[in-house]
Amino acid sequence: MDNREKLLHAAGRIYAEVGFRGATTRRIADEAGVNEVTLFRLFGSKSQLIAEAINCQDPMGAVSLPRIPVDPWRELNDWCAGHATALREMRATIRKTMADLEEHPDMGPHLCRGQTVHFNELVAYAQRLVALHPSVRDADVATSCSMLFSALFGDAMGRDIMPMVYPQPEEGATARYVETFLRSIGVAPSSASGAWSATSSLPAVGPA
Amino acid sequence: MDNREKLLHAAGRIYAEVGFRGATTRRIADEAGVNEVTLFRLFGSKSQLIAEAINCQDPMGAVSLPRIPVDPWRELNDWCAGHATALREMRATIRKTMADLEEHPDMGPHLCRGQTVHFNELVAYAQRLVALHPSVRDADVATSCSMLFSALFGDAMGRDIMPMVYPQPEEGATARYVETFLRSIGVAPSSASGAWSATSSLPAVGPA
DNA sequence: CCAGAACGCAAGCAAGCGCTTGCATCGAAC
DNA sequence: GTTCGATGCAAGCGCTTGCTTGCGTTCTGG
Repeated sequence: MDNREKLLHAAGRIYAEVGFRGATTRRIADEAGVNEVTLFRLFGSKSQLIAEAINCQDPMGAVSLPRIPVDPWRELNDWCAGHATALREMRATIRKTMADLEEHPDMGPHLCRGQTVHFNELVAYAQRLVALHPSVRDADVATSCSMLFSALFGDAMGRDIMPMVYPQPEEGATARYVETFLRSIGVAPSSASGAWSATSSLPAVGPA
Repeated sequence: MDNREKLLHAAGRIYAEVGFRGATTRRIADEAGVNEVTLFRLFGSKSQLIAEAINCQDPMGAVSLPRIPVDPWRELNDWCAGHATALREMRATIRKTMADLEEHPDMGPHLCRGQTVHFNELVAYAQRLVALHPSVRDADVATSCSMLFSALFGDAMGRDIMPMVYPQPEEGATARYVETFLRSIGVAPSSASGAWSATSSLPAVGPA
């Protein structure tokens, strides 16, 4: 790993910890095991280093939804679990980026674009799902997807500071989000209209 | 307004703008029209000033839910609209506080506690609502409330930076969240089980 | 063998930081 | 009328900030 990469990794870690103002060039250089002068020789300024460090981060894991829904509950659950894990792992970076966004607008778009792409994948899947479900008529698919997305986001961002607001225990939260989501678009396994290979109404939530 | 109040207000404004590290004592004193020395004489340190400035902010408006649901759609809509407005007005402060939380843990709890209280009010209302609705059996009320809450939070925090993820237009978003929420707990106006004085399925969303 | 790029090191610069000191001013209380 | 608490003002303390300069070392390609 050359000095560029070392500095980018260190900058990403320290930025996630203390934000833009807290991430001093001396500290980044120390953590990277590189001389501070080299930092400026390679990146020109602190702003460019950090912008590059943020923008090179892969915002999401490799989870994806199939084109044709087969087992919606399982597929959505896997997708949401992957998304939630990715959000939790990037929690610190996301928090700092949202706070620094007004002062450094060139730092956030990469993260947001990744989120939007991911969201569109969910909407497309859900639309195919309700299309396959003739009895569903008046669902607001886009809003349901938005709420599911916000639930995962809020959970990842807020559970550590106000746990009472989110479903307990943490391990079962994703499943409950998906269940509630399916119910809101009228495709719940427990709904009156016949469902897929739906499992029981609250699967494997663990001890409350 | 005495110097204490002037400093508290200035500190709150500047903190919302640039966070803890960016809010320098010189800038706060200037914006308050007070000498910097007076700041230290009154508050002792920058940390105490800002902690007091954050903790004295009223986190929520005066909206509240009635004990007995009468017109759930209207009551929830009013409550959510008020909550959303309050969140949007405090958006900058909330973002900065979430980012600074790990370094200054004594600064966030006040905001979080206000949110939790508000959330509990929603849960209690929703539980009375489904209790009044005998045909509803297998709703996950807590999770539905959590998702509604997260939807309002995510909308207030994220719409300005990734608008595609949230329902359009902004003015109609709250109504759609409430509709979807009611549908997820099985009390939708368009549900098969008879509803209250429910209005049409998508009331007054405005031009799409 | 040697030019040149990449890098480390020591030092420093101007600016800003939180915070303190010393002193003059001023209005109210006794 | 005098004391006293609250405030402003000028100056400065020690430290950190982003960033630069100058120079010596190491390695590599021709």
